[in-house]
Amino acid sequence: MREIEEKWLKVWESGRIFEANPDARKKFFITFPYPYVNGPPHLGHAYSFCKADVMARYKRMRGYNVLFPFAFHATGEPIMGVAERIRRGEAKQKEILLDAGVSEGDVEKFKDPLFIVSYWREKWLNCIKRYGGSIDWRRSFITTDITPTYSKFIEWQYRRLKALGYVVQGTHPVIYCPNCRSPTGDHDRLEGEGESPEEYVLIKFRMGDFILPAGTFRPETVFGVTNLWINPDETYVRVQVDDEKWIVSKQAAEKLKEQLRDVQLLGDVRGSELVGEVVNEPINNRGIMILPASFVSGESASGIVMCVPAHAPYDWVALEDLKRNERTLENFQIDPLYVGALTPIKIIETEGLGANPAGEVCERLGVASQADEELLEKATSEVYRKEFHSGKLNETCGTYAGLTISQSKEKLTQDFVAGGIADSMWDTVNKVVCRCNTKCIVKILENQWFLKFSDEEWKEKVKKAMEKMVFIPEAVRSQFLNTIDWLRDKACARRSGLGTKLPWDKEWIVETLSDSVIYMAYYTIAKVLNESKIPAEALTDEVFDYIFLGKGDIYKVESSQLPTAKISEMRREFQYWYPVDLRVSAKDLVQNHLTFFVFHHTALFEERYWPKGIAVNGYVNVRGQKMSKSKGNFVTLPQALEQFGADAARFILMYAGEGLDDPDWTPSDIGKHSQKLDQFLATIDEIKSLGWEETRIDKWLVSRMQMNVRRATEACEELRTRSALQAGFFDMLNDVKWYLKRGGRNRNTMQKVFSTISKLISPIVPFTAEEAWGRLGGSESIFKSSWPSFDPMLLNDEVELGEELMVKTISDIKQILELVGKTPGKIHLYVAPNWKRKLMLMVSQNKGKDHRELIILAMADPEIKKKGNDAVALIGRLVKELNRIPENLLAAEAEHFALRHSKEFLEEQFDCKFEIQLAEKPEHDPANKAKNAMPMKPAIFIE
RNA sequence: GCUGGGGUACCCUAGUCUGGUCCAAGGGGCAGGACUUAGGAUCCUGUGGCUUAGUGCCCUCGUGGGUUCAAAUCCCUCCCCCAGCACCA
Repeated sequence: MREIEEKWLKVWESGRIFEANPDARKKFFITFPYPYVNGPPHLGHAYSFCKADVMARYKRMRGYNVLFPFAFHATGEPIMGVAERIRRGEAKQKEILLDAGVSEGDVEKFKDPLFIVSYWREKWLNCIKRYGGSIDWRRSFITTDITPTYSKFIEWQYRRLKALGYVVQGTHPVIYCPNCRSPTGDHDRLEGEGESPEEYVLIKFRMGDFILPAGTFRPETVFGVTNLWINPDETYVRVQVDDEKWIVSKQAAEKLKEQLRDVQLLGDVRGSELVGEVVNEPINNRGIMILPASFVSGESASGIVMCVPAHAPYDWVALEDLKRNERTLENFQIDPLYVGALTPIKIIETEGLGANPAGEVCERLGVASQADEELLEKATSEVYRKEFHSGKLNETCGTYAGLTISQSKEKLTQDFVAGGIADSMWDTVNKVVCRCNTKCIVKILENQWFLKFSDEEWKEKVKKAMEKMVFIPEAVRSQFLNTIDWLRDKACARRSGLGTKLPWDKEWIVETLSDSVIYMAYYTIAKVLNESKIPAEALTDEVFDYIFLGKGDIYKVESSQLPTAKISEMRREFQYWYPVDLRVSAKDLVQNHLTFFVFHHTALFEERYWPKGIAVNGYVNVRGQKMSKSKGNFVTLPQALEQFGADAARFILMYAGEGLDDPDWTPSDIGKHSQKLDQFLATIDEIKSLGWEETRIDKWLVSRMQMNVRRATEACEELRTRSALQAGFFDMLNDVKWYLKRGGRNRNTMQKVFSTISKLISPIVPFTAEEAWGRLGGSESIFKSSWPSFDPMLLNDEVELGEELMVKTISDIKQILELVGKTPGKIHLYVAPNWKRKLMLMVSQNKGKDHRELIILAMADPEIKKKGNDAVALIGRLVKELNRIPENLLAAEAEHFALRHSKEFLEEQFDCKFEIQLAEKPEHDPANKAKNAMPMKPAIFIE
C-alpha cells in the first residue's frame, strides 16, 4: 500500500493536478479552517479535513475547477505559552512535547515561538500531503508577521471595519484575575468552568444615612420581603459609593471598585452589629429587621440578602429555624414574639401552589433544617420553575399585578433603577478560581475594542446571507440563526500574544478569532504574492480596496509600487474564485468562527461575494470515548497513517459517520477495512481472465448499478460519506457477488462496474482508486475522468424483479427444507395465475374500502368471478395483509420465464431436480400445493 | 441553566421529515461450516424467543403515557449522552 501511495503522490505532484488557476470552467472554492499549529494533526482534524478533500475531489470529477488551499494559524497565546513554559524549564511541558514525538534535541528549541510554528508547520504539511490532501500548496502561508503581507491584509480588514463603524470601543464585564491582572477564560480556570458574569439587582434598604443593598436576581420579591439576612460572622464595611453611603460585605466593596464605581472605605462593621437593626424597605417604607443567617456569604454579591419566605425555600427554612432557636434570639436580643409573628407574604399566584409555596414544597420534600442543602436545592428549583412558567404577580405587587415573572423582571428592574430604589452590581453565581489559584472577580473593562455584533442591521445582513446559503447538514441552519440572535459585541483585541497590531492603536493585538474570518480572500491572491515575492509595503489599503472591492482606478492606485499587471492579476483571481462555495469544519466552530466568518464577509464584501455554503461535522471518538490525552486514547494523524496508511484511515473515518454525529474510531475494526480495499484491487486483476458471454444477469448488474450511482452521487453532494460508501462500494460489491454467483462472467460488464466503483470511491480513497483505474486500463489520473452518470435507460425492472423472485424463492425453499429436515429429490414450483395478481392490485389500489365493497368490485371482473369462493377467500387474506402486498409484480408468464431461465442455477444450489409449472394447470401436484401460489411467491412442493 | 444535536439489536450505524412492504438494511464482532499441512485470508450459513411443509405467534428501536385499524416513525412526560455558551483557540 505504501508503494501505491508514493507512486500516486508523485504523479499528482508532477502533474500539478491540484494547482488551480482561473479558466473558462465553473469554479468551486472550498476551504478548511487553517489549523492552529501548536501540535500535530489528530483524528479530529483528519476527519473534517477529509470531508473537505472528498468534496474537492468529487467536484473536480463533476467538471469544476476546484480551488482547495491550506494555510497555518499561529496568532494568539498558546504558542507563546509553550515557548514561555519551555524557557522556564517546565518538566510537564517538555513531557507533552516528547509525547507528541518531538525529539529531545528539538525540545530545547521550543523556547522560540517561531521555531514552534515552523516545526509544526513542517509536520502538518508532510502529513496532509501523505494523507492525500488535494491542495494547491502555492497559496499556503502562516499567519502573524512571519507573513508580513498577511498582517497588511488584516490591517486593511480592521481599518475598513472601523470605517464602517463595526469596530467600536466600549466597556464590558469580564471574569478577571486580580493577581494575573487579565481576563480569565474558561480554560484558564481551576474552578468555575462555565461561569459568566451575572448582573445582580441591588434593592436599596435604608438605615439612617446608609443604604443596605440586597442582591437578587428576582427584584419582584421585594414585595414579599419580611426581613433582611446578614451573616453575623462576616465583616461588612461602610463605604462611600459614588454619592451614596452603603453598607456591604468587605468583598463586595472590593468588587465594586473594579466595576467603574468610586468607592471610599469609611470603616468596618461586624455582621453581628447589624443584626437586630431595623431598615426601611423602599416600596412602602415598611420597617423590617435585619436577622442573622449562616447561609449568607460575603462572597456573593453584596453580602446582604432579602428574606422572602413565601417563595424561597431557603428563606422559609432559615426563618423557621430561627424562630425555634431561642439561644440565638437571646444572643442578639431579638424579641422572639416579633420573629414569631413574621409570616410569609405571598406575591405570586401559581396554579397548584397554595398560600405558602416554599413552605409547602419543603414540607412535602421533608426538609428539616438549613442543613438539608440537597433537598433545599431541589425545593428551590421546583418552586422557581413552577412560578416562572405559570405564576402571576398578585395584588400585593400594586401596578405589577397580573404580570408573569418573565414579563415583570425587566420592567421592574428598569422602574426601580429609574426610581433610585435599586442599583446593580456584577458577580459570578459560583466561585471562580484562576489557574494561579486566585479567586476571580468580575471587572468591567474600559476602552476595549469590540466588533459590534449586536448591531441589528449587521445581523439582518447576516441572516440575509444565510437564507441563500447551503448548510450541510441542513439541521445546523437553525443553530446558526440562533447564534446570530444571541450574539453580543465581541472583544476583538488583546494585550498579549502573537498577531497583528490594531493599526490605529498599537497597544492592542487583533484577537485570533477575529483575524481569521476573511482570509479565504487572501488565498485567492496568495499565489501571486508568494510567486512574485511581493513586499508588504506595496500592499496599501488602496491596493486591497481595488482587488477586493473593485474600488478606485487601477492606474491611480498610486501609493503602491506594484505593477498594475500584478494588481489586476490579483483582482482577476479574486473575482474568479470568490465567493467561498463551501467551508468545512467541525461543529464546535458554529457558534463562533463560522458565524463570525459570515458576519465579516457581509460587512466587507459585495453581496455576490458572500459565502455560499458551510458544512459541519461531528467530533471523532476513539473506542467510543471522547479523544483525550489523559484517557490515553489520543490518536494523531501521523500515527494513524503509519499504522494503516492513508486510504484505510480515510475509509474508516468517512465510513464512521456523517451529519452531526460523532464518528467512532475503533482500531480493531480498521484492519478489516483496509483488507476490503486490497481485495477490491485483487478482484480487478481477475477480470482479465473473464470471457465475453452476456446473459440476463449482466442486464441485472448494470441495472442495479444505476441506482447505486444515483445514491452515491446524491450522498456526495451532501457530504454523506458513509452513505456514499454504502452505495458506491458495499452495495455495488454485494451485487457483484450475486452476479458472480448467478454465473455472470462478462469482462465488459465487470470492467464497467469496477471503473464505476473506482470513480465513486475515488474522492474517499484516492490512492486505491487511482491504482484500480490504472489496472483497469486508465491512462491518466482518475481525477481527470468524469463522474459516472445515472442512466435510466439501463434500468430493467423486469430483470430486477426476476432476481428478487429468485432470492425470495431460494430463501423459502431453504426455510421449508430446514423445517422438514429431508434431502430433496425433486422440487416443484408453481407460479401463481394472473387473476391473483389482478386481485392483489385491486385490493392494494382500494385501500380503505371494506370487505364487501371489495368483493363486489372483484366480481365485476369476469375472470375473477369464475374463481368464486377462491377469490373471496383470497380477498380476506389480502385485506389482512394489506401492507405486505408488493408494489411491483411480474406477470405470470414473466415469472414463469424467470424461474425456468434459472432452473439450472436452482438445481445447482439445491443439488436436485426442479420442475417449474403454472399453478393453474399443474401437471404434477400430489400434495395439492399449487393452490398456495401467490404472485412473487411460488408454491413449493418438495419430494 | 440556555441553545442545538442525539439515544435503534453484542458493538458501530441506516431507517424517523412523508406511519403500513420493519425482527428492522449495511459494516464489525461472535458461532458453525467450506477451502487450506496449519494459521491468516476468502467464501457460505447463523446471530430475540417459540412454532410450523412455509408465507405464523410473542417480545423488541432510552422511559412512561397518548393518537391510529396500524407507531422505531406522529403528540406529550421524564431520564440519559454530545457540542457550544465568548474575549478562548
